[in-house]
Amino acid sequence: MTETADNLSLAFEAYTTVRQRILRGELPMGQVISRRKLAAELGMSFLPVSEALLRLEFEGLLESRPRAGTRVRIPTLRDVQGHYTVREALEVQAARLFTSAATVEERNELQKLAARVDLMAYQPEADRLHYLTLHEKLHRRIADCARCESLSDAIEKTHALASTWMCVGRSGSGEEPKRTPHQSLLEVLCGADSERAGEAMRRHIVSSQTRALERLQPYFEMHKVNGATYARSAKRNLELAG
Amino acid sequence: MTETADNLSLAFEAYTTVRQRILRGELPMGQVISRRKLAAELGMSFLPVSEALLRLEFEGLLESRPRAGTRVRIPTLRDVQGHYTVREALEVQAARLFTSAATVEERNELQKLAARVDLMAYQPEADRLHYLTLHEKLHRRIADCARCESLSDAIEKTHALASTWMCVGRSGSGEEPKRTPHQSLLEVLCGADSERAGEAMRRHIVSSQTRALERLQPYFEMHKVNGATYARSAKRNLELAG
DNA sequence: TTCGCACGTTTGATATATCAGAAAAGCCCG
DNA sequence: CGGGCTTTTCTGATATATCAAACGTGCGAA
Repeated sequence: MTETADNLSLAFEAYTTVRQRILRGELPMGQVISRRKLAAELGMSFLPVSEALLRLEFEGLLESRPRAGTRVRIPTLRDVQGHYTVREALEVQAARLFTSAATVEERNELQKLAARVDLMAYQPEADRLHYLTLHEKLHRRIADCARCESLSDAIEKTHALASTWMCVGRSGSGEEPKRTPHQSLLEVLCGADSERAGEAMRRHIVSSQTRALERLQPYFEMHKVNGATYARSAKRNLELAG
Repeated sequence: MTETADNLSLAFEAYTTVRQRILRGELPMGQVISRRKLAAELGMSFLPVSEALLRLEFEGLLESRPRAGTRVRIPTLRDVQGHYTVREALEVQAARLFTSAATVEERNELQKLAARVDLMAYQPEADRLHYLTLHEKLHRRIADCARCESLSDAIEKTHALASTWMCVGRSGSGEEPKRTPHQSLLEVLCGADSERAGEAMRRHIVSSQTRALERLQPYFEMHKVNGATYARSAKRNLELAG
């Protein structure tokens, strides 16, 4: 992980690094990020680091207050609801376009991918990150097949934001109402009816939202506690770690 | 327009100023912006200016190349198509939510507003900016009534981007297939059927896209000519002004 | 103990300076 | 008059320094 090459710019390097750490769950929600320490670690001034963090803040992965600090965003209930509303809008559109734009090869590819995702949902939690990655890839490929780069980009940003939240532990209650949700979703998407495809995707996103809200509920309390102040010491951030 | 107060931060002041100039059409597409001159004009260092331009670039209003320059974005054909695809997704969602979330007062208010917008479409082109403002307000209010701040924000950013493009002259061919498009749109939205509302909005956006593509066609050529290099002198930028 | 307040530390915001790359202008040669 | 080259100017990228505000700590009073 030393500097292999001056990729494009220092700011971009810092952006990529921090983004990856957040998506991998190395930086949990609420984690405070010090621009100066990060700059020292990456061997650069804190100016490119600031630009990188600013960009991540635009994308919704970080939040900061003028002279208080910068931390990985802790979503509120309304944040999550809003996120899923936007995501529903975008992915329903992608599903509609998919029915008319996807090639035969792509339809076959994605049906296989959906089967893999559904299968992995029942595996032990060993490689949770792997599951999330594959699940995200499925949705991204659906968007790609819609042949609209802007839409793909918007969906990718949306997913990146959600990835932050998904790294929190899933409650092990372990009952799944639908056995193969993604497979049946793709089945409808590969049909010719864009209306039905959109509705199927809508239901898929809504059920995903329901699960996310359950899982994130403890963090909404955390926002009330830690929301106002940016704790620099590690004490407060351990309140929910146990 | 002198500095009335240190609103929030210098960067925010610069952001607001430049954004307003773009939306008002004072900075046409392809116009190169000098950070240092702008900083001098606003009485600040170019660091907050850079932050502001970065944000505007992120929102899609500007484009820049590392050491070449920054200019008001010149969209490609695919940019505009993609923009309208995303916009369709978001506004259809807003329309669906509107049917179940809007209050009676809001429905009445927006129907009146729609009537005003449709009426103004036939006025002489005297106050074109005013029409655009009012039209945008109508769509924003529809999103607001969906009771989802994230969705409203996303739609607002989308509209800001489109505003840049709308400042180019409308071809005076002057035939309107629908006489009162917004009024009939609101009529459906105020009904109880979210499906029909979504579809009505979808058609509305699609027809809007068609008109935008026609109007922007000459600028797609401009992108081929001016796309590679950032002309600092004013010569090249006048190619399409006549 | 608990609350409140002062003080040192850390933070983001901003200013200034420097650097390498891109564009423009001048220049030479045909 | 025109095409290639150098030089100059301008641009964004980055480094360093400074400042006011927010945080954390500890002391002291109730």
